[in-house]
Amino acid sequence: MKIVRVEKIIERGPFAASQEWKRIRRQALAAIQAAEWPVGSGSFTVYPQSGKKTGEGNGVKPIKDNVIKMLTGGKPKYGALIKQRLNERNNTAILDEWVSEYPWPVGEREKETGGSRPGGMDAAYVFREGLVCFEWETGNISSSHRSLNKMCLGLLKGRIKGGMLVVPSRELYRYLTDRIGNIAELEPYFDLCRSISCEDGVLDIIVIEHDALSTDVPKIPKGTDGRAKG
Amino acid sequence: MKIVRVEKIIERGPFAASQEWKRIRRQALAAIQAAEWPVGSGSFTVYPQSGKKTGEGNGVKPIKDNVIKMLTGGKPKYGALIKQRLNERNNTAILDEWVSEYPWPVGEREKETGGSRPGGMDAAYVFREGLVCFEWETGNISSSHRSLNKMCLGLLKGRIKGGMLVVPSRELYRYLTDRIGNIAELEPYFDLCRSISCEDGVLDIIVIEHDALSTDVPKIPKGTDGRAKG
DNA sequence: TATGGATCCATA
DNA sequence: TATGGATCCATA
Repeated sequence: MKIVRVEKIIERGPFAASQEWKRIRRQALAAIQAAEWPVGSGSFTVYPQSGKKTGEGNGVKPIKDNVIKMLTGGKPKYGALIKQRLNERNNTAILDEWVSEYPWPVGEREKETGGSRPGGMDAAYVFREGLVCFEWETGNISSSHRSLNKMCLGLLKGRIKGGMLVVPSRELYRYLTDRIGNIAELEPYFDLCRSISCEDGVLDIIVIEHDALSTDVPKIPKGTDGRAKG
Repeated sequence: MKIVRVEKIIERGPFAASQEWKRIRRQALAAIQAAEWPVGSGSFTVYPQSGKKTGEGNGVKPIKDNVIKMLTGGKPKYGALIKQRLNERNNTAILDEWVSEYPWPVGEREKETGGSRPGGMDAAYVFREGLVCFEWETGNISSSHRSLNKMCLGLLKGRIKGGMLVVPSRELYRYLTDRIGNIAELEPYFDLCRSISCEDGVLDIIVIEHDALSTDVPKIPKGTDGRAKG
């Protein structure tokens, strides 16, 4: 898969200048670039049919799953990983590594019940100084706003050191489910993100695109969510 | 309809202290409080069925339409209004009044085609010093994030003087379409809004709730009623 | 085509 | 129940 643009919305302070961040970003970009369709083909080829009508075009879910797997080395999700390490050798520290479904340290309400915190970052890099959050945005464009807000809030409150949001280019968007997050519609809000008070942190928007178009590949399957009849 | 809370997220500078703003807010709150279900009943009564499953509970669209009509006095939408006044007496000024579907002065991309700017504020109060934007949020909670971002961007860029966002309480949310915008899920982000750089402007979140529950009233129709996909 | 929805899904 | 998502809709 092609990365057509990396928009560095926020790049401030020591962390932005650190080798650690450069390495984390390099790892993330590499995992994205390794994404394939069809899986195993060595390239990302999309069936060129508009995704705006029922059952037509390409779904979005399968694209993401393999990238997260690539990034985390196929490890269990955060919750399961914690348990596994406790069992194995009484060493629960998750450090200097990527993990999926890391619980968000901001943006959730306090539960009266003290309940769990469902949902998490698609992936996070955990290191001594903090967290870098990685979100592969495959929801509605409005969902990308929430994602961006979460990262900005995390930076504002100092709960994360960095955020990376992956969104389709407007070209790729054409072939995916209608109203998926895309760079064109997010761009006007970059100034809003830039205006937040944060002296040490980074925020990248990473724009992805297919390598090629071909009617010889299968369409990426859609699910039965939303208004789909299934 | 009950207003259970008015959260004054941003209240800064001369405009926040002005009589004009107080009057504008009073008008908006009055229009909201006048909302009825069933229409004409003098109260807002909801059929107490969870809206989380297909075809069950209450839709959200009809609630909003009457409030906007109340606020704008049933005038045509912005585009049609401009044309009407041109025809009538060559006086196109829209001033010191509420109008629906006012085009957003931020957040849209420049169209290469110079094309139109579809979509608009649900309503806007237009006055000499600027605009107050009124959004009655009935979309997905993620859509509320976009709405909030739009208002914050408008305030940041000085394109609007005020924003008002209407959202259901968590109590009312239970009976509406699944995942509708609601106060509980927006609240953690208030700090983010507060942090924007704006020296003269206001931002209110208005929380609404039904007056009563009763199985004697019809459910508020969902959008797929009478459609092929319903 | 472009934009703001409106609705239901999957999973913890 | 709670949350992030995925899918199609209505209208300009």
